[in-house]
Amino acid sequence: MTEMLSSEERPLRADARRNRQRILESAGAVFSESGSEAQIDDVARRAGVGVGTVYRHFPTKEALVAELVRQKFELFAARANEALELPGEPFTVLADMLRANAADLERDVVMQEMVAGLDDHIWTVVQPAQDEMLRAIQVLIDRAHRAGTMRPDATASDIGMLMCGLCATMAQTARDFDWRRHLDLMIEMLRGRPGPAQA
Amino acid sequence: MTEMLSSEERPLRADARRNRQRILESAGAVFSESGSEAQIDDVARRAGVGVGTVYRHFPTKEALVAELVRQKFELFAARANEALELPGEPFTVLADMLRANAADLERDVVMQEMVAGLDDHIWTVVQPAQDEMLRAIQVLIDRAHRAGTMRPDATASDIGMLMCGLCATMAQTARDFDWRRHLDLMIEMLRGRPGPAQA
DNA sequence: GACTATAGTGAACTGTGGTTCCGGTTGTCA
DNA sequence: TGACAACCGGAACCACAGTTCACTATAGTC
Repeated sequence: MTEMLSSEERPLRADARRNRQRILESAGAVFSESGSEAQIDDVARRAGVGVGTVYRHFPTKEALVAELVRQKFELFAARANEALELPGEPFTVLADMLRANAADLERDVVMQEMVAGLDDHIWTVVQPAQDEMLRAIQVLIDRAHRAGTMRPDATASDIGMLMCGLCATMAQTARDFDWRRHLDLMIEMLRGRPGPAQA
Repeated sequence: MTEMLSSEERPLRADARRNRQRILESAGAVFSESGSEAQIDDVARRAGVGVGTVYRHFPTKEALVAELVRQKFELFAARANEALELPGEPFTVLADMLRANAADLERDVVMQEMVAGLDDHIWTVVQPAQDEMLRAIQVLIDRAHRAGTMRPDATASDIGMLMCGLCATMAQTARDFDWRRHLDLMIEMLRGRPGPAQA
């Protein structure tokens, strides 16, 4: 009855573990460069394995993408939790984090696509990580509100929509949007009081 | 040499003109409901014509979508030009226009997709109409800036990115974003001075 | 070293949906 | 009304990309 172990318990064979890792790395590179239009064959070729091997580890292309997105959201969640320990003024800490996330997002096309337009199926996989991130962000926002350094009518949901919009803007190759300046403006607008430059 | 007329000069036969109109109407309905994932067959069926007829009028699916998007942008441009004649305070006029556009966008899935992530080819078709819209918006913004009712560091490009983000948010079925509240907040933040509610 | 469960391979398969094309139809004009 | 060009219909075509599977290779184990 030792085979009663659920699928994730059974240790992978050494080569399988190695390949799974390679596939994830290649997929990360390929999808972040070309977005979800990249093909499984590209991922397999780059990883130096056959397509069948990719499918041994991930049942569908969608599942592979979902895993990548989940990992990235976990990174964001970790970053948000670290931010909670940082000493600085809470709104500044939040703003810095937003900028750091944006810098990551800038070179990850598939994340731009997914954050801008996450479909239902991937969403279920990613939700836990995103929830954790939002929880930490909420704490930061509460602190900033209490400190009076952030508009009281801005919520965590607004931050989410902001990032959603930012990703859509980044993904725009056709129009020459300067999302960096836009993000700065957004952050400025979220501040409790406009700066002295207000003519 | 009368056939030297360029393709758009030659008057269409009555039935062709009728069908072209029907196709545009059906496509408008189908694509605004289902987005660009809707199929040509659906458009044809709804229009009561064969697929071949659709392809007689529009060389590719992309061209058909582009024409629909172009028409909508022309509507927006017209709306922006009308706004220039309106009597009220310029920032309020601008804000009202944004809300009106958003209301349109809300029930047009393909427009959400396109504004959020416009690909290069469709862009070339739509650009003139969008440029005209932006020109009018720029005038409104200038007036509002002069009146001091709008943040001086906000530009027409920010309005574009704002709408881009708003569309991305609307297109999100997985997450329960309240884009209406978000738009209100954005408008509030774009105002020259925060309201008296600023605790 | 031999045995076997696990893993890898990639050519072939498949479903989907845009596009074509030709036989039949219809508006237009003399 | 006859002739012809323009137009319509929709079955068939085709390309593409995700997925499968029969066969081979290999890691782990006795």
